[in-house]
Amino acid sequence: MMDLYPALVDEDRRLSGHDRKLAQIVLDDVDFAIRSTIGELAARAEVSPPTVTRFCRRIGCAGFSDFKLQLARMNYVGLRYLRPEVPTTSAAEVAEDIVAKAQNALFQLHQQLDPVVLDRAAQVLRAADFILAFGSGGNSSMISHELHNRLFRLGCRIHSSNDRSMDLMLSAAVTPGTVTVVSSMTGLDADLVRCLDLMRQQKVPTIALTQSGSPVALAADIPITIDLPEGRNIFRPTSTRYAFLAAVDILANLVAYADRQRATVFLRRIKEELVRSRDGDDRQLLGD
Amino acid sequence: MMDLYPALVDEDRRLSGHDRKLAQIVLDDVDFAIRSTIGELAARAEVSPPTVTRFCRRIGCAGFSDFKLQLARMNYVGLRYLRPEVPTTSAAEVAEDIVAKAQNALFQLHQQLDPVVLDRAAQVLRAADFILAFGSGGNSSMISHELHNRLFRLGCRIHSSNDRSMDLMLSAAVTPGTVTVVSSMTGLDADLVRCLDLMRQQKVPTIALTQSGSPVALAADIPITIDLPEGRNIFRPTSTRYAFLAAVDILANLVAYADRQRATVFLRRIKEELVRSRDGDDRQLLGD
DNA sequence: CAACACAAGAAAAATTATTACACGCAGGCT
DNA sequence: AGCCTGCGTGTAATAATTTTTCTTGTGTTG
Repeated sequence: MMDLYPALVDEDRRLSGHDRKLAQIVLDDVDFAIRSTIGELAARAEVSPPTVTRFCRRIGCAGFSDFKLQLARMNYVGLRYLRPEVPTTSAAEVAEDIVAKAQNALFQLHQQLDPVVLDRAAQVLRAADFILAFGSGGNSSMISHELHNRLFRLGCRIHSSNDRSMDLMLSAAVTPGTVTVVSSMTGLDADLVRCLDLMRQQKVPTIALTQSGSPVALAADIPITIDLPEGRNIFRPTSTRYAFLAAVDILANLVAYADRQRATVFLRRIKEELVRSRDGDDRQLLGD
Repeated sequence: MMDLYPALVDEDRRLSGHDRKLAQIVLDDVDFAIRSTIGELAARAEVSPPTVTRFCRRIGCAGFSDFKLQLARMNYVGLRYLRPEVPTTSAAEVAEDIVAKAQNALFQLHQQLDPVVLDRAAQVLRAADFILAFGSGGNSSMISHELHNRLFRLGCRIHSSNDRSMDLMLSAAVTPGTVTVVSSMTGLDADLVRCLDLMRQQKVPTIALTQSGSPVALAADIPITIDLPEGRNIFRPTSTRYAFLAAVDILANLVAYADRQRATVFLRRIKEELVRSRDGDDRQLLGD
């Protein structure tokens, strides 16, 4: 169930000769590729059918039918995004592109998540007396904010910080009973690694949302790893944020379910306060 | 495209006998249907292969292969969401549910967006001397933060505020050349409406990300409306956030494309600074 | 009760994909 | 240099899958 897209664009030039030609033809006209038989596709690429089968195998499919199936899947999600070189500029194109990439990021997140790890993280969070959430630099700071936003509602005592200097001081001052969650999309934040080391010295459990194998992931007790392909478009800061956000979402839900009663109490209280302070419409969201 | 689903659920009972049985089997296990051959599916339904072919034709496909293709497409986003809601508690279930809902929110956003409005909003933003971004209460505050995070990188002068009292003061003190973006998921925030009214008095253009027809939408010059069904699960603050986030994403991209050169300059500078301050790995994201 | 419409299966046919095998070519090794 | 080896390719044979054709059975209607 691998994603075809990276294999097709073949950034690292692993495909050769006819395979590259085939990939190009498929990318140029996905609908054709989906509808055609192996013979038709082979003819368009001026190769033999077996070459097409082999091509499908090389890019990770079981065969040509499987290839078409996967292509159909991918295509539905909005395959306009298979044209990286052609800069999309119209509003409709940009919208389609971003939505497709976001959905794709969520899809890949879902593939990568390990329920066991998530459960463990949720349990640790649930048991914490106090939670620290670290994340700096736009994207990860959004994540740590969001963790705060979600967990305080469940009755968790939590502080979120986006300030690397503060993070270090907070880490130096942690006390048992604390649990720390850090977020780093690259996993290369050296300060964050230092924080995690300090935590470990104090036996404070740490959860990291980050790339697998990265320094941050290695320094954390419970790494929740999310690996997504880098975007090449510098105007677009990757759709990784959607995946991270979903990870927080899932985590917060699991924490809520771990003690449903307690969570309900707090959520009700918050909701009542919101309804009171606004015009009494109780369809209100929990915090706009 | 998506009309396979209605045909399968067969609300108006147009299918009969074996066809209904086949539809049920397919809906029960879409993955099986996608993977299996016509023979296997026929066996599971205890019918003959030709019956399956005829079934596919009746519900609007060209044949069994086409049916599988369409099914694969549908299965990616649409169908999971349409399943009856069961209380989910296991980590895997929660993850699946949240991812599906988020993808669906993005899907619906995509359908609702009006490219013309987006373009107009982007142009107004691009022309602004100064941008104010308002949004309070967890979700919308994330959105206004994100607007800041995305637009300052493009060279926009922008301030984001999550403080209703400050919003009002800022609104009272706006000067021509300013453009304001507000976010409210419910659209019921009275203070925000007041802010928008103040802006209008000063002829400051206003853009609102909110529900259509809501007071906030009505008070804004350029309402970018996003209507998503309310979730009933109080533990889950709707997946609307993903949609709003994507809207910001799209908007920021359009602003960037409106003056690509300028945007590139700023993004490069930011990137260089990031690379310098870290370990020189230039695959770094733009702001973790 | 016959005539008809319809649905279903069996078997044959057609289509489509895969495998087996042989050839050719480039790069490395003796 | 000459030879082996590995890789990619096409042809032809094979296998698989799907569709068509033909036949039978069932239920409805005049």
